Amino acid sequence: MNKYADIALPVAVEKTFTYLVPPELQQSAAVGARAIVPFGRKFATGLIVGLPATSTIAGLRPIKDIIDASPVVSDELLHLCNWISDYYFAPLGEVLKAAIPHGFSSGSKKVVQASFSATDEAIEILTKRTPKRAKLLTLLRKQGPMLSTELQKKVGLKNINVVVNEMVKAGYLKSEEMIMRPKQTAREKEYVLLDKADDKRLDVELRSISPRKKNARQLLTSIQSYKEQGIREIALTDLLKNSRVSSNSLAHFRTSGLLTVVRREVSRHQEYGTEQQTLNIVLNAIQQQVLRKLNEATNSDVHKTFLLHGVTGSGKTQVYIEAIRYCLERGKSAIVLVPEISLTPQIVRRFKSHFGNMVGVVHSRISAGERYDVWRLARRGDYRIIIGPRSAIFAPLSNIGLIVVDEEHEASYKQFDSTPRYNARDAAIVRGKHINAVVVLGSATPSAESYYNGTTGKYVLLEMPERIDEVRMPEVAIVDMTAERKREYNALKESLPETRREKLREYQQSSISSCLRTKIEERLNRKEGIILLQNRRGFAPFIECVDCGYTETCTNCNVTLTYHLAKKHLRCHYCGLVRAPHAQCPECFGPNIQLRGIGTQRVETELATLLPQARVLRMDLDTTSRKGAHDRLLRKFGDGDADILLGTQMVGKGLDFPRVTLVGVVSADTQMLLPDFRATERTFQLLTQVAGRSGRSALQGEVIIQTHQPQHYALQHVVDHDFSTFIAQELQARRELDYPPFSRLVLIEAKGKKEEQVRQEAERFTKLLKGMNGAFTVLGPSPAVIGKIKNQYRWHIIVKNKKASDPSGSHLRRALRTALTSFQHKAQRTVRLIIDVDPVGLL
DNA sequence: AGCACGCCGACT
DNA sequence: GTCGGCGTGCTC
Repeated sequence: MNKYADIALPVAVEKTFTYLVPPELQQSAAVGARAIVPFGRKFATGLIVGLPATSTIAGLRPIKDIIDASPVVSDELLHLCNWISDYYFAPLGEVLKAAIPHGFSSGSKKVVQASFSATDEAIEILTKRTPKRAKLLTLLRKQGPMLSTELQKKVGLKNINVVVNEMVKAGYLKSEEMIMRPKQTAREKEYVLLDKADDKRLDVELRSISPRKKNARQLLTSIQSYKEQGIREIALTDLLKNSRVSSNSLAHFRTSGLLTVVRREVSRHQEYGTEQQTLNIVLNAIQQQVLRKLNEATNSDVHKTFLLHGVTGSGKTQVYIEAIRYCLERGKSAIVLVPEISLTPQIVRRFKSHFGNMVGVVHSRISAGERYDVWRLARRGDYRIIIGPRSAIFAPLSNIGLIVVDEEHEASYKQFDSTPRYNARDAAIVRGKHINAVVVLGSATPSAESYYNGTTGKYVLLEMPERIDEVRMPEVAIVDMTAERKREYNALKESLPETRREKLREYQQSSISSCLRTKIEERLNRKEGIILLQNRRGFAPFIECVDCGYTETCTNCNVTLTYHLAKKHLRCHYCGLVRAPHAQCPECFGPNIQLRGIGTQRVETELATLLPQARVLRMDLDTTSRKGAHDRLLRKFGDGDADILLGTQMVGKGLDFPRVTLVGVVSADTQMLLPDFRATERTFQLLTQVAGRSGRSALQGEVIIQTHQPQHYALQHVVDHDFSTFIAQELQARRELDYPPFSRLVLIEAKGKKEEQVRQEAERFTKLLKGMNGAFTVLGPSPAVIGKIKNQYRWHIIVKNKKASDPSGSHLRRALRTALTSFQHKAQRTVRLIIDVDPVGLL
């Protein structure tokens, strides 16, 4: 029996804490079980990650309680979390917190109550000097014990704990840490077992029943009819609802033994329904060839990573489904990672129709209870397939045979805004390696990194170059908006009389070219579907004074404010600041303030004037924030209740609407011009993906891309559907500049409220790193492209090292760790350092 | 990350 | 005195 336990706690400290295991808990103490421990002045929940026999640390405190009867994190999952912790510079406790839904949420809260010495006289005395303390005492005496946070709100004190602690010392109050445990109970439901209800008895009962007992009669009749339909059990609530009786009518039959009712745990999981049309799909020759390769690997029980490069509409999903089926037949389970944005009910339905209730689905919109249920059922083995975004890589399945990462190039696999800053795609490969599982990365537009790995033999490259059912690739054409602009401008100039020529100053190009407009009209007449992409929400992304060039910017962030039409206000897309636009320029007091640039709302209004007959659905963050809105919009469009689906990048992901024959890209330039080495790749990917939405049936699809850079190679290769030439050019550029996949990047961000301090600390860390003379390059420090977000100044340091000289990156990580340790000796806490390994953007 | 402690300045 | 606002050290 071990007397000690190492526990990972969800705090920003890179170490575990050792505790004593009291005798009564020694039976249940196990690696992978959660424990409640005293931590500082509070209680916290952590995970037992080791049970050492000895310890040299003095003054150890005992574990308070152990939550789980058996481990909730397997050794294998712990192994993965340890890798993430090490590779991405995240404390193990924080990684585990991301891995276990609400697993560490139970901590403790301070409960305060008045003590006996809080007499009327005492309050009387306090009232004179400190009315707030008197109010606090009166409140507690009247309402009894309460949480200190609650007290803080009611009394209106800023730092309640300081005050409470002083009053405890003075003897007026008593305070105690109370352990809060979240309700993680499974939901139960009652079922009536119909096949246990004897037919003869039912019949007898029904005939002998008094005719006045209408409800009872009604109930028995519906039970009979259910039985005739071959239904063997029914949820009690459903039975009552369908036969329109109350539970009173049922009670009698329950006690008489005619009806058997059992309580059973149910999942809170929502229904998705099924779709039949994909059930009998037969794979074509290419698909079968790919499937065979995957199945061979599954059979061999040796880890292998495949890169499945299949053009849009080549039937990748069906290959995943068949590969999973093979896995299940061999008693294994599978994880399917999908970008959040393409985890549509459409795709879930598809998996559900094939695998029924063996599939558990997680996504960001499900409730805490549902999330817990999915996790619990996966752990219990009821679910054999988990489908979900990023965090689903932590699914507690056992005996995993296959991990699918769909749309592997998607940036959303990388968590960029909070620790652990991990990439689920890369974590998937690592998990696969640990457990000898097959990993499939699938995409129509693989990332440069993965494609490079596919060509060098690190991954096995599988190609599906053709669409299924001989559907042709859409025809893609580019519209040069600069030429279009000239034409429009000249036409306007001609039409205006000499005296009104000054009006030209306010000329703003229409977001829709005459070419695109004609094509849209064609489709409207033919009643075919249209998708329009404009990857910017709001009406106008910036507001400018025509006379002096002043632009409206956010006071908290270094970005321009976007004008939103519905609320007629300006909004910051980084911090959420909302304010009214100026009526005149605050700098030069000129009246000519103009809404510049194109957002989805502007396209929507332009469409309304240009083509009033068209029914337009706008789909962006602003129209899909409500639960179920996303699905509703898509369904409406799919049913043909709208002609045009207009939206941001979310219209480009994984949608499959056979009636769409035209895709229009309003402006291809929004992403391409960003100062980020992946900007070109992103543009190519987004355009190829959205182009693939066009012509997914016998109808020939067409794509119109509007741009000011018609010659750009990213666009040219979207036109000729030539991924390999594009990626060759892109890789060449990356090689010349030593960017991934030829190097590894670590982005270090210094962040804080005081600009000067941030700069100084960034410089101090840079010097430290440079002084190490490691086999890596240190770039910077320099102010981030967006120099301030939410009133926090940002400086960046980029560390680059060639993969050839340090393939695993362990050298670089060791160096960084050393630098970090010596840096933190005299670090100011007012400036935070954020380490982002393999960053997904450098803004 | 919380949380306490200590120091300073504003207020009364 | 009391409060609020920081900066800093510590948590087995």
